[in-house]
Amino acid sequence: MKIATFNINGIKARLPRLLEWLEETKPDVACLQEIKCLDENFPRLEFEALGYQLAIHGQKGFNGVAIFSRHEMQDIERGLPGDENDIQSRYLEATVKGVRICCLYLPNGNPVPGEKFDYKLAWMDRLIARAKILLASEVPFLMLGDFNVFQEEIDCYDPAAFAGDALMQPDARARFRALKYLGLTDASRQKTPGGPLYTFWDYQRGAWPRDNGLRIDFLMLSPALADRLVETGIDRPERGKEKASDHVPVWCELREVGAN
DNA sequence: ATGGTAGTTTAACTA
Repeated sequence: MKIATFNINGIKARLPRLLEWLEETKPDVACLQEIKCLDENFPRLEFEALGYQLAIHGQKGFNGVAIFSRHEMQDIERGLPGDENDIQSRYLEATVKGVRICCLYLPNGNPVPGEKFDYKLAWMDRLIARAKILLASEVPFLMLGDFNVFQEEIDCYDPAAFAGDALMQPDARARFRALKYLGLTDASRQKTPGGPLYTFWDYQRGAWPRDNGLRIDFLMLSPALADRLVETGIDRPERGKEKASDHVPVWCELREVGAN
């Protein structure tokens, strides 16, 4: 089963790019972030015609997440538990073939310090709490999406330049570590131990031609899924195309249950 | 000294 995450930065602007990528790479499950539209405005038909079921958790103008699946989706749940006053659409879960898919768009948190950074840290605490519940349930799961955190120095083209940035703050990195140390496996790093694995290049300052990239999109696998990890990939050429998102797709292939 | 780009809600926000 091939599962991908892709921060598309606007479903309307990315429609041709996304359709093309789905047809070429045929993921079983695709988790999208920053759809930037309401549920009722989502262009469902184009994707349903490719054989996908859609779960949408949208928001006007900002944020918004979605899960596409070629297989039946069950128990769709919108929003990250733990704060009933949180109105931002950043989290969506669904079960596909017995795997709990947790699609997330973690808050950016800039500027530091400030309300937005406080919201980011609180959101990460809620994500850790959710991971603990899922681990206790023993349901195989993965948390995947735009984490807006550098896990290691190697995940940033110039760590010194980001010293004051929310993506690099010790408090945010400590929470990401805490999530990982619950027993989750960083799929891309597991399969590619050395070297940068950038997933994002800013639209500004010639970041793409200079390869000034960041690794902020992750697939974090529960122990049962880590045992089933076959392959991972980053569809880097997507960044060089016309009307590209500033992120590229990141994916993993999981062995089917019972297969060798 | 502070810009540069892109997407959305076409003005101002978010990243």
